[in-house]
Amino acid sequence: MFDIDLQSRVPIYEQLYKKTIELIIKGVLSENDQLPSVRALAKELGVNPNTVAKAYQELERSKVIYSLSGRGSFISRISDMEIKEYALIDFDESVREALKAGVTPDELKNRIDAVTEKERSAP
Amino acid sequence: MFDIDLQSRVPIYEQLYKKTIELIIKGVLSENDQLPSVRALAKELGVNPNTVAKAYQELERSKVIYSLSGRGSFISRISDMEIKEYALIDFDESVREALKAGVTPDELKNRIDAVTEKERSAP
Amino acid sequence: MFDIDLQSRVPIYEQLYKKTIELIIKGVLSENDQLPSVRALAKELGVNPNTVAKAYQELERSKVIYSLSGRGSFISRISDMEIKEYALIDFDESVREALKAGVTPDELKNRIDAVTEKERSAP
Amino acid sequence: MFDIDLQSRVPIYEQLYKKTIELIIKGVLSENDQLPSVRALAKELGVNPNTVAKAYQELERSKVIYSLSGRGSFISRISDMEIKEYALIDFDESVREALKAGVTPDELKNRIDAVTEKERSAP
DNA sequence: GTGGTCTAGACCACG
DNA sequence: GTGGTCTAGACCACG
Repeated sequence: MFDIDLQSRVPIYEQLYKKTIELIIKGVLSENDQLPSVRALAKELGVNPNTVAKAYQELERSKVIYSLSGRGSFISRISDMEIKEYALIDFDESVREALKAGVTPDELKNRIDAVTEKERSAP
Repeated sequence: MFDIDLQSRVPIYEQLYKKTIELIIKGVLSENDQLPSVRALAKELGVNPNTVAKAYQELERSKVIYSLSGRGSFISRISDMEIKEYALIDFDESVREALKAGVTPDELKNRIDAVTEKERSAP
Repeated sequence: MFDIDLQSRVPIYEQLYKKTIELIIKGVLSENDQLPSVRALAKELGVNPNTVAKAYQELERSKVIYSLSGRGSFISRISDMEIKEYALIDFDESVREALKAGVTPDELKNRIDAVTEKERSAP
Repeated sequence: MFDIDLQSRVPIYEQLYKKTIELIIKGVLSENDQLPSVRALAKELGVNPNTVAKAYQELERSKVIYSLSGRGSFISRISDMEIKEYALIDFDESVREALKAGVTPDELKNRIDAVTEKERSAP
């Protein structure tokens, strides 16, 4: 479920952070669902417990999860818009870069369709 | 010209790398233009020559610039298509991220129009 | 193991790069074997950690090794063909040079037999 | 005639050195032929006179050329074997590397034919 | 502990 | 003057 890439240059804790949000969006994780414990997940993934703990802390800071002391971590109620905001900040930036590079808005729109198509067939 | 953000978590050499490509895109730097020498740019930016040298080496490896020994570094001939490719790689990635976050392709297209509009008025 | 020649005009980081590939070819280093840490190898060789780091970065860029953040650097899976390719690029170049120098293909072939014979007796 | 590649990482003086020997082998330059003056060649190639001078010095040190003070530089009588020796030292080394990489002598011989063929069609 | 980035500076080959 | 290599060391993020 939380498959991560240890060889990636993206920090593991960041991958876990994004993966969790992705699982919520996909409906795999829902409001009030309990997350695996730090130690359990760390063991399963073969990573340092501190790394998992850091991801959970970041998720809690962003109000994506909440934790009850001694009981564990749970998915918060989170509006879709909040999640989307994150992705869109990066998106806007990449649009700006592409416009600067001389790509036209229409080319970008075609590109969206191409990527959407590709993701649908091989997600 | 090569304004960089020393506070950023993005490595200075990487900022210089991207900045150079951006300057080419904007037409500020053209084919065969000479870049400032490693030492001159380092002094101007207040960073270590090694840091600038690293950026130049990466740019040369990517064929964005070439250097003539003992003479300096110069902008290579880069096709517009190659320049666009640079920008589109980032764009595609951000599209993928947005789709994962549950943003629909149509929302992204609207977003492109919004950003385009904003850039046109305040570039 | 990683014996290098500090007097050589060949940069140390390049010697380390080639040496690593040579150790893989000889079977001394195999897939997933861990390399000594940057600091440990630097100390052992009496060179600066930055120099070793540069060699490792080049090796990683060439996919000869991979690194797991916070854990260290490891030998990638490289096919025998890939290893041979490395050696043959140099070989082709030396053949071209020899042809330019007026050596005939037959002379080169005889030379191969001579070297092979010599290596067999004193490897 | 002395076409060189300014962008190459091979020093210009070394390219000139090799080029001169190549021209002798091809018969373009023969015993007692006069070489262009340092200044003339430097101007023609658009390089620093010091660079040409260095190449000539190296050629003289290797007895490939001789110079008469005030008159210029001339091609020496040089045996083919002397020239070949240079190339063969590199060749032997590359053969050793290839053997270490597990390439068989027969594969190397086939490779020689392939390179010879390619050079013949596009030198 | 591990690699990544950076500084301040030196020395060198090449031109 | 120009870039390439290297040292000696610091600080940092990640794990």
